Amino acid sequence: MVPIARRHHETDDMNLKQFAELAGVSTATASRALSGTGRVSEETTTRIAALAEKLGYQPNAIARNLRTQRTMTVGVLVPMGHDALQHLSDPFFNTMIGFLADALVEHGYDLLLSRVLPDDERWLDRYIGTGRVDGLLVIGQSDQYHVIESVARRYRPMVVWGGQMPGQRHCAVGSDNFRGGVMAAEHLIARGCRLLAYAGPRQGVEFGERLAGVRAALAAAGLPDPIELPSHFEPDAAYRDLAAHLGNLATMPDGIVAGADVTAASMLKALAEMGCDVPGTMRVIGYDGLPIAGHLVPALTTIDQQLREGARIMVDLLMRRIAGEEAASVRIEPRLLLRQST
Amino acid sequence: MVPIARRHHETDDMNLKQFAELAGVSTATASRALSGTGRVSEETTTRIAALAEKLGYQPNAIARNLRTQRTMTVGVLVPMGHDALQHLSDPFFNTMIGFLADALVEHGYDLLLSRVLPDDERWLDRYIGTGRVDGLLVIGQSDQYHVIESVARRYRPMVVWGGQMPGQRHCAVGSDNFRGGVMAAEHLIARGCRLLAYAGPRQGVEFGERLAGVRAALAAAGLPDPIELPSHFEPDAAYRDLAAHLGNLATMPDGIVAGADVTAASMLKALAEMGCDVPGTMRVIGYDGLPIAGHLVPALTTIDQQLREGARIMVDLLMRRIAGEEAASVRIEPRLLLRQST
DNA sequence: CCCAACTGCGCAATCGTTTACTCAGTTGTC
DNA sequence: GACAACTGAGTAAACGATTGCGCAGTTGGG
Repeated sequence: MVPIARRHHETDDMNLKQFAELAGVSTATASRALSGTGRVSEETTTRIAALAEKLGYQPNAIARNLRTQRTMTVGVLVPMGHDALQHLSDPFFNTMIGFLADALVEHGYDLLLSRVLPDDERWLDRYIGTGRVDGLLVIGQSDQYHVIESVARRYRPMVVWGGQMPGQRHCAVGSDNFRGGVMAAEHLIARGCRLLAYAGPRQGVEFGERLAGVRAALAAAGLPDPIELPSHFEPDAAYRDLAAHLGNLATMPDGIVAGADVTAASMLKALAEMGCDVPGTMRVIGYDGLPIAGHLVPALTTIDQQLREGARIMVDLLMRRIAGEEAASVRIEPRLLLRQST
Repeated sequence: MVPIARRHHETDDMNLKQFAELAGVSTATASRALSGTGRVSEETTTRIAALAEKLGYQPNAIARNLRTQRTMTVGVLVPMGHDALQHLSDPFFNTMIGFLADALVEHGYDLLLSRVLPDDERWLDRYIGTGRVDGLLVIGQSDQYHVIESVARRYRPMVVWGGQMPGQRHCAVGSDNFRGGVMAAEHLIARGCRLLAYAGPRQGVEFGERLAGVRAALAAAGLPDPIELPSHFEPDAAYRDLAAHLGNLATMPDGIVAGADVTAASMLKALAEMGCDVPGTMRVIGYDGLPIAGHLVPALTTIDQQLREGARIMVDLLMRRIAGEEAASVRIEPRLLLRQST
């Protein structure tokens, strides 16, 4: 039979059979010696290991994956409407992905960033169906809550960054957004603010809860509802939104809760260009606790979601679920990260 | 034979054989119908496609990969000393990875972020040897130049973000760092600066070339060499470095070239806390052109490396190399991105 | 001395696809 | 009417590993 089209490039095209032959043992023994599993004599093991090192032989991962039915790879998805991957440049996702990568690596797993277009109801099924990953980490429920929920019924090894609704089936890790909203508002009130604004995107459960928290804290303090300054997610658009809002306001607030640190950054920029002093005339608090927030001018006070810790928890839960154990959702306590903008 | 350990979780555990049986055809025909390759009648093709949709059957990607010897996956590596993945939270890498993901997705490739510890000379060989990826994108040559160079001799499908040295074997895409340094310095000089400082990390070829460019431009203008303010890469450490430097300076410069936008951000913060007005008393220019730089206060003037474009080029070159064609290095022309900090 | 237990290793099945080759039936051409 | 060309579909051999089971040789206990 004529050889079929082969890999185009190879550093060393040796397979286990050839290697075993060179080593003078069977493929079974070679495999066991290299993986350190099964009964192989000490001597044979070291001899084979040395030969592998010398020849630069490494077992093919794909074949191993097929046989063992494990890929040691975890998929990371960011389901955000049509242009999902565009948003990978968003600092929040970036940061999250970085932290997840750190945590996954510690468990020996790789991280696969894939194309997913939430165009129909079955995008998640299609992604899982190909069997390329051992588990799934989803960053944000976005508007795909019901899809995630329905998949979670049959597919266990999945952990989602996001909120927990009553009766929710899928495993989620996320900060208590309502509580965070309360904390942000309370902080501004304690600083003497009497009229707050909430700036941020409208879509997404998280943002709704944060706003609700702000509202609740204001009500509890006997203060008026917040002015709402809706904005896009994408920084440039958000900046334009916010600058326009600020120009149109009848009465200026004396404190602003931003739905996210990136929104707060856009807000700081718009305020600076209006000549509005922060925190003198206006106090601004963000939400997320991204590392970069500490490097804005003025350094941003923010509600810290403890993303690094959150990523670690997500991965831990996922490992448990991959192992077949149960693992319940975890709610992270938000913390006030006090800096100069308030 | 007792079934061996199987995948723990499966949404639908059907294989081609079972599916074909249900469809009343051979596995060959089913496979061909689903992949749209080979001679299958129009009628059979649509019938099988419909059945697959109905049953939610999808061919196993791992098996396909093994058979076709292609994974449709590209590895992305960031070789940076021991704590490689720690640096994934760095805005530069984040941004780059986001852009690369965008570009790869357009070609139908996935992106694999993996553990690589450049602990010995063979880390790259080991990574390639397992055959999990069709190609490799390396972000930054760092101190692994010779390793990359030696691997490039045998392994073709690899493209590196970084500089081009004379006689270099591996394919690199990167901006002309010397030229960028010249541009940055010339801009500050045109703005009236007479004593410049260069702030940035010491390691890395890129930074050395940028500094050399600054030096050359100053020399050409008959101005003194730049004051050097070395700093760490990591933002918090960089901030401390720079604040300390500024406190110790005998004579203050009137313009600063930062080796990277993140360094410029730290610098802006340190200057703001000294009460130094930018751009009034001190002009600051960054390097990279990260989206976030436009959202600093004041918005950062910077040398734009055109990372989005660069990522697209890297992926294009890689696709060509995967296809077995030749593809030479590309040098990107840096551009001045004029904003408020100068 | 016998039988069981253990050790070290090899045989061959298996994971789930793709695809070269084969083959029967149909059509077209001289 | 013979023969070539084409169509549509099936058979079975890969791809490169892991691993259940079997087997020969050794050890040990009763």
